[in-house]
Amino acid sequence: MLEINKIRLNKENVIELLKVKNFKYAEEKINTLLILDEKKRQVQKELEDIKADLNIKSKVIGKFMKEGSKLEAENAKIEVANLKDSSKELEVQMVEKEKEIEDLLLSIPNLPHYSVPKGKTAEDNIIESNFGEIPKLYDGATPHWELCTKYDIVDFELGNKITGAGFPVYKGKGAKLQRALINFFLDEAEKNGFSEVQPPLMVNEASALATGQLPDKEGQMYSIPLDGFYMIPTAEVPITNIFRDVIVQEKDFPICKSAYSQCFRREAGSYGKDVRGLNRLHQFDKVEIVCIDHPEHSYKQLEIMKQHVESLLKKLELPYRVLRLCGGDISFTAALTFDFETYSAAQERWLEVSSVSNFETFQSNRLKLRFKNQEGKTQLAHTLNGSALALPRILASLLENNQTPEGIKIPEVLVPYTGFRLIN
RNA sequence: GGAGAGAUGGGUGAGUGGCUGAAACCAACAGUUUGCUAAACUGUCGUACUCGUAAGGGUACCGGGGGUUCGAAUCCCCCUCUCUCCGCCA
Repeated sequence: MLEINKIRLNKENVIELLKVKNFKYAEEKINTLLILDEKKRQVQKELEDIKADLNIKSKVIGKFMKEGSKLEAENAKIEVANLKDSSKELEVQMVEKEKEIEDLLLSIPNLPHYSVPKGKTAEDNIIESNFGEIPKLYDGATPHWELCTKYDIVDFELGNKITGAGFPVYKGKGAKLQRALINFFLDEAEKNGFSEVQPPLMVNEASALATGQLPDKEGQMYSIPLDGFYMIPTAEVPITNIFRDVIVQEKDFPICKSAYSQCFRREAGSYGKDVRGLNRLHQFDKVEIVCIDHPEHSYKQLEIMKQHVESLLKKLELPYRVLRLCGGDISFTAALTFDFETYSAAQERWLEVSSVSNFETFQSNRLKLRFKNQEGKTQLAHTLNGSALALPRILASLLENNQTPEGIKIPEVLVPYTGFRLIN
């Protein structure tokens, strides 16, 4: 959620930036917002003046009562009753205005960083860098879903039976490979200064609201209505909520956390080749990294997070590319996002395996995540997060790219974790 | 799941209707002094919104929401959470 004060001060600038995000009706919405804000403050002033008056008069009544001046007290009570009526009316107006303002604010996306390119779709994203060779596969090479069956390492049919589509069962070396990847990612994160947490996989409504899953993305989460909980779509939700309503110490910056969790997404509306095999699942594993930092250093931190993700992909020997997302493709909440895609050689397509973003104060405003700055004033901190990494598509790329007639080769860095070099 | 107790500022904790935005102590911060890795003393020390060029005002907040009252941290109702005991259980 954007800060209303900043919109008030930089109206034209805000409108321009919203246009980069292809936000429709930017001008109209901002204008409406500012008019509402102006009115709200008028009402607020009026209301608070009346309340101040009420507070004083109530104290006077108290004095009369003590002195035993019953008549004066009764008269004052009548006077106060009138004031109360008008304050009630204003109070209703006030609540209405605040609600309208909040609803409007919630519908406005984050402002893009100045470096975000203009553009409408994923086609307009900028390829920042390319790393690694695209492997040439042997003649009998097949997509990962066939490899999974061939070597009996991921069983989609069995998952269908137990739960439904998108809930595969990992078996044998497949299950071990999952465990290896998780441990590898966690160890690497720790080496790079991210301290590990193991958060709950369900969150309450307040948490889902604070990170923006609610109200608009409710349909993307699995929910447990009986208890009012939601299955997390990403560990970002519980980790970021560690810092909800918290004032952190400036000296603790940057605060860096990592967490492994399973993620649950309903993925309503997905279809076709996007959901084939491991490409898109309802339940999947991911190691997430989250950072909290000073506004002046957050972009430097974003760079550090990017490097961390790149180092993982390099160590796994996967060909990848880094995309700077354009205004049209960047998420509602992010100011700047880099996507990482690995090449999946049998499908002959790039798969998104990580997304690293700076949210600036967009999340922290809702979270009320602040720090005391050097003047001793509380100020919103910047939040950043990224996947490091999501497993299924990494697995897909590994299986496809490393297949040989003899079997699937395990990258060298993973061998200490798997205990085997070949799936055959 | 059953029975009981509780939730106050960074922490401990006082406060049962007006003098309480909240005592006291601790921690923290700033300063003074003493010549010694520290003590003593003095001062500062919640958050948000809002009015004002500023100085300085105002409003709200004592787990969350609602109610009673001229007036609520304090009384009533609902919810959440914590603790103790019992039951059940990985």
